[in-house]
Amino acid sequence: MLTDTIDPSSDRAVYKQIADHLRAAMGRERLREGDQLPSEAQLMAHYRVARMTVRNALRVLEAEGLITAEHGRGVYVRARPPVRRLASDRFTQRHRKEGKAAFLAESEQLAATPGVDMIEVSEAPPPGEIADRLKVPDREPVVIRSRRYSLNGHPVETAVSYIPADLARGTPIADPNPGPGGIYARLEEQGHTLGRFTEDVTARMPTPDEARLLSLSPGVPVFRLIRTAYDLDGRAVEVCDTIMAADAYVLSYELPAH
Amino acid sequence: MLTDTIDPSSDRAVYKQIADHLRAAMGRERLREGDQLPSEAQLMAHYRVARMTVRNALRVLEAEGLITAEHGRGVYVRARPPVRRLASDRFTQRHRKEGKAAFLAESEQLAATPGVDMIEVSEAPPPGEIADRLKVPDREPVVIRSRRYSLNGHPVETAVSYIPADLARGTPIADPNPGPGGIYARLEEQGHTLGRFTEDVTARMPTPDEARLLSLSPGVPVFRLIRTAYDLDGRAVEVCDTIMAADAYVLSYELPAH
DNA sequence: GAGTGGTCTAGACCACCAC
DNA sequence: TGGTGGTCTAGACCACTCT
Repeated sequence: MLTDTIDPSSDRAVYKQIADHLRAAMGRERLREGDQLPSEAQLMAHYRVARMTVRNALRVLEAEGLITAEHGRGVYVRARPPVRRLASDRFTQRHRKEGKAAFLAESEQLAATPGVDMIEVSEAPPPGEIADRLKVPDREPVVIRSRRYSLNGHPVETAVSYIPADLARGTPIADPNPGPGGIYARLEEQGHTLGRFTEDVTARMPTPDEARLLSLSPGVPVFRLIRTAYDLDGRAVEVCDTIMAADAYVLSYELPAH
Repeated sequence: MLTDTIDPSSDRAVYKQIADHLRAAMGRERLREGDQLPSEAQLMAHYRVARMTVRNALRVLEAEGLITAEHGRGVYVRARPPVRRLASDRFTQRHRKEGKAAFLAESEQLAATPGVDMIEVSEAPPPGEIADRLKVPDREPVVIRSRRYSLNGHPVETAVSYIPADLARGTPIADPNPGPGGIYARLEEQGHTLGRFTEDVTARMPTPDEARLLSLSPGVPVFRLIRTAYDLDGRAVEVCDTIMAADAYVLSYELPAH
């Protein structure tokens, strides 16, 4: 499988040369998705180096998201999960009218079984960057809905919604289950017809908490998507702060040319 | 600065405990952006552990994008670069008519000095995923324009445009410098008025080549943004494949609600 | 029990940086 | 020149997985 050897006199660190060899083997499909790599002991013998050198090479590939190590089993070429495409029309009224929240509606197209858990509703002042978007005063409490979405039992996304208290308090929006169509349907029933959304997208490595909640492998970044929903008067009626496993998503947007 | 000590009998690995301590110190702002961390020798003495244990802890924080090590100088809390916000109206005709390509127009708002280098123009068959979007037959050559953008001398983005040969061959689009307004202006002059754009956004860790071209620190992912430009007849007239340092961008989009 | 990766030690030499 | 991080060695013990 691996015929190359190493030049210890080269300027390039030995562990980087080993990482290069293994990366090239994956690129040329001598090692395919899901394949097991040679064990650390085999790599030590093959390249005639110490264990730390082999482990440093594997660490590089792990940080690049190319491999995952499984304790007691071996090291494997990382398998890409099925990708969810989020289209920019996913919050149009047409979809809302079908009486399903966005996540459930999208999951149907994938023929995947959606799930929601860790639903919590509380009331507290939002973080500053959320308060700015909601245009509520600092330290003013809002209704906070947090939950985690999964597909086929695998967590893929956490979301925290912030809704001004005067819109949510005492309504189904403050219930763990807000009813068919989700909270957007409830807001529209109250006369807050939705006019537009904005989404701010960033990407970074996950915090340890996020990695745990989403069962993320090392080397997989997250999208952070902050969506603001406005009613027809231009009032911000909800801000949703979402963290998504980046290897599970393509975000697809339509842009105007005029 | 660091008063906590370590419980070697805990189930949690010592290096993870050290990483937790340092991460908490950064969160509580005992260590601020740009601050130097204690040296490896100091951390070894403080926690009474071997050097590899300290280095494993630092490796964790580096993979999270929280610190950067500088050979011969020290380890520092990673500084966030100034962020470029890409608004979804950045390709509207109004902006194009000002006679500037999109990147230059945006840079002005930031009061940053834009730069472009590594401009190369060639003709070759595009990769499959590009050919699909351009709706050109497999192995049909197209005009390929690649370049790298920088702000204040720091590279932030690489871009490769693919234009069908019948639209570009023998026009300024196939010149390294396509003239004022960029290639979109040239396409419109040829009668291909732009009707809409789509953008597909993904995020992942960079390849070694990308990390080099963009001078990326460890622990910083990249956005990959594939934009397709359509003319009023719905024909795809350009596909642009862009890699951006994720810590330097916020992508901002407007979504319809109707 | 055999094989795998995870953690940790102790020590060495090197390359880079600032003084 | 002294301090910093970068690389590498050799060895130990542990936890996990599969058979």
